[in-house]
Amino acid sequence: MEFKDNEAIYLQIANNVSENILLGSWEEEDKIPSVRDLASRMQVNPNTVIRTYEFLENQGFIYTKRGLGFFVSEGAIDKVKKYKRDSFMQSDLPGIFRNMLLLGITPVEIEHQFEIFKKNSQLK
Amino acid sequence: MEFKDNEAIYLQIANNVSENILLGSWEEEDKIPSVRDLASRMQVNPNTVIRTYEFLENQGFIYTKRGLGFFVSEGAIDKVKKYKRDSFMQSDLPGIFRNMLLLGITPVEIEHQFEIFKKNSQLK
Amino acid sequence: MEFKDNEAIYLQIANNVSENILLGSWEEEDKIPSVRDLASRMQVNPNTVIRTYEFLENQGFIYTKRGLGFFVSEGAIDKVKKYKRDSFMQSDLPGIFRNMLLLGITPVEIEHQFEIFKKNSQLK
Amino acid sequence: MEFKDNEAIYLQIANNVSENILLGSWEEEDKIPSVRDLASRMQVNPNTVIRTYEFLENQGFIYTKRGLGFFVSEGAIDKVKKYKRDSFMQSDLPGIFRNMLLLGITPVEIEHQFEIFKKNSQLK
DNA sequence: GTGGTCTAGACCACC
DNA sequence: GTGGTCTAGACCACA
Repeated sequence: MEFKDNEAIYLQIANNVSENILLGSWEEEDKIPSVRDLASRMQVNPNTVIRTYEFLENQGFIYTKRGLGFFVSEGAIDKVKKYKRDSFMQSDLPGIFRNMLLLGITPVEIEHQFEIFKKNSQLK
Repeated sequence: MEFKDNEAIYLQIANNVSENILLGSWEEEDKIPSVRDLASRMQVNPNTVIRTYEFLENQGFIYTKRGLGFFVSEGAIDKVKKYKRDSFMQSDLPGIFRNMLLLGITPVEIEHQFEIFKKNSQLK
Repeated sequence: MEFKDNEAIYLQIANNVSENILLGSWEEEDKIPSVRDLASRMQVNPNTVIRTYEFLENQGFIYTKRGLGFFVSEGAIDKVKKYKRDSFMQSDLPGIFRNMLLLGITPVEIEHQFEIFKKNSQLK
Repeated sequence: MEFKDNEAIYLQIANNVSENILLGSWEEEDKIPSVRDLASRMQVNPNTVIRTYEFLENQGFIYTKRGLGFFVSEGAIDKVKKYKRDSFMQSDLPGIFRNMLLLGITPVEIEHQFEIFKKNSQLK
């Protein structure tokens, strides 16, 4: 996996994990990859993955069983969805709208771009 | 002024300055506030404003006359507009669209929120 | 059985066994449940129960007859009582008292809570 | 400072910091020692103090101003008191009471020991 | 100067 | 095998 350098790696991994939960790739109550496993797959230091998992544990998305590993929490999908939705609505949207007003970009234009984006992402 | 936690303060101030230029509050070839003046108004360390001005100078939005202060560049409005538009289209939009797909948020919903936002910002 | 997160599971099981001895549910010189039996009842890994039994054997509360299983030691009740009393007086009390001072909790309040606790535990 | 080895060092330091807040030694909105400062005083690695401060930040007891350091939160005393009180009442007391019942220790005895403890701690 | 992140490597308790 | 903690040391952004 490649990482952007304007966001902490452990947060980018956290996003990745969150999406796996959100999309149902990793189901509730299932074990997720061990720290060492994910670290070697992501080519990062295990400590970085530990940071990711601690962060997600604080959010209540995953939990740990000692000696066994980390597991997806019950109700994690809803928690992740709520968390992402809240931060999108409260943090992202206002800045976007402000830019749209300043730059004279209309919702119609946004919708047009969105349709293009959707087609491209379906191809993948 | 209040600052968000997830973006560098000097960049938030840079945004503020850019908007003043974009909206014509600070006109081209006009002198902008001195570092110390702006720093005390914003309640930040003067070094932080220096960083802001250096950043804006690198972008070509402002320039410095030694001993006199900083001034809005000729053609700054267009430069600011182009810069903002580019970063909006290339950096912001993809993330937004990705979130919309993941969370099932429709362009209609976005447009609805945008109308609300517009009304609120007109009041100010 | 449910386990707390802040104490090793094998120690929580050891406590449980100790209480059975203390209360006379498991009498001296009697055979106690096999590792596998207890493990399946407690829903833990057999290795964990082995650790528990090793710990209790080191304390002299139980002993093993090869091929037959584990048995409650002679004089185990007194040993358990002494062990628990010592660790209570030396390890638990000082921390409790420190918290009481810091938080302004009085012995009267403790006694009050204790009465409530006694009533609830009689019901079981 | 000397550390017990049955509790993580970063949590022992967190307790220490919490008590400083609780006792008013470090007042609300005041700056607390920098990571490096406290680390060298405590003779631990700076990373360990960072863990402490992150933990306390998650609890809402302290917050960070970028480039300036960590500060005691508004209302921190009440938060600390509530946190300590809750964990005392819910985690510590039940175990204590259970032991008292099992060992036949009476509240009167506890109170007696508490008086002794109070005298000793006043001398310090 | 401040905190934030990351790596490398070690040791431990636990299951 | 699992996670949890700690050390050592590095580099960076920020004020």
